[in-house]
Amino acid sequence: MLHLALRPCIISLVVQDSIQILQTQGYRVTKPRRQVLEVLKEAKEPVSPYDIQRLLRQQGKYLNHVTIYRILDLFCRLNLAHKVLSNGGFVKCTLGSKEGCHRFMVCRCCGVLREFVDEELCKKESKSAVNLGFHTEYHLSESSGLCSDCYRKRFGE
Amino acid sequence: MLHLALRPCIISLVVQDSIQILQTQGYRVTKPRRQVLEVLKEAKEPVSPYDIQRLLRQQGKYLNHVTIYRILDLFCRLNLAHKVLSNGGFVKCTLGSKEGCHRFMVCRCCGVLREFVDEELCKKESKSAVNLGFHTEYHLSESSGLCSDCYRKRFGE
DNA sequence: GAGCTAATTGCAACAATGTTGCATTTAGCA
DNA sequence: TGCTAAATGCAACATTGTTGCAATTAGCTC
Repeated sequence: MLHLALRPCIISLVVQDSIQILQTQGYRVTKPRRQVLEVLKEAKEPVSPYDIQRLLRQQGKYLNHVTIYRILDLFCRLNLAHKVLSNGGFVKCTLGSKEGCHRFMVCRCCGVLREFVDEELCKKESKSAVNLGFHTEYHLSESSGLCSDCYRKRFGE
Repeated sequence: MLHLALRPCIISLVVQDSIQILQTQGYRVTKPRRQVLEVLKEAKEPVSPYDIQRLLRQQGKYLNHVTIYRILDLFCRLNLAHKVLSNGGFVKCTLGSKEGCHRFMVCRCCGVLREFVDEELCKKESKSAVNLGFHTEYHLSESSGLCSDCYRKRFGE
């Protein structure tokens, strides 16, 4: 109950956090940037730049696609968002400045995405690479499978 | 010495392997498919469909880009090649039917790519995901860093 | 609150990448 | 050699991403 009541606050705090990061880094807080943040906040799945444009248009708002590309570039540089390579979409970052590479799990059924960090995995992966003569700087890791809901629907409890 | 002498044979065997796989799976061995295999064999870095078209054109050969897309689709389905998402290019698979997901290390300096398998990593990553309620079916893992040559050039021995 | 200025956005035009349907060609067979 | 399904080429189009420059605006000063 409390949980449900709190949720909107928690979520909008995330947007507020992003706005503060923009400000402290010397970037302006503009209407287009707010709008893209809102869309990313609401999205359950990765959204492409043109998806974002469509979603905004449905709300009677218009952004040029070039603007959206540039905003997403900025957000990715500041780690406020990530590009999901397996589908070309973007998601807001849910981990903040947590150390280690940010890994994704994407449900192939409903498309929902979960982000996580696992320092031990990073270390092991780097070690594996060193054995092949490669010196890792960062990982990119995306897994595909079924989220708990979709798994339950198919295979029962 | 022997090592050097053998190399060409080993490499062309890889193309020969791919051709046999095509045949045994009931696909035809056509000139365009051979040509794409050759390009992938020679390429040290991932190549895009249009890269392949350009490279062939330099040899006086012409393939329609649609044909190249379809051939690469087929090769990926048969695991004769992989798409490298971090740069959109394709590479020939160097691991054959080895079990486990195929991981890449890409040198950010010279672009060279190394493919490897690490079953233990796969297991750990899947376990990590299960803890978040996700049931993994396959991983996609690409790391960026420096290969041994480029590392040496920058940081000495 | 008005005015200033660099940062940001919009616009236009273009480049690159990827897809579809259908006519033509060809590999692999009898 | 001829046949036929598989594969390729072609044309047209859809989507995605980029560049340079003019117009707008956020955030500052006064």
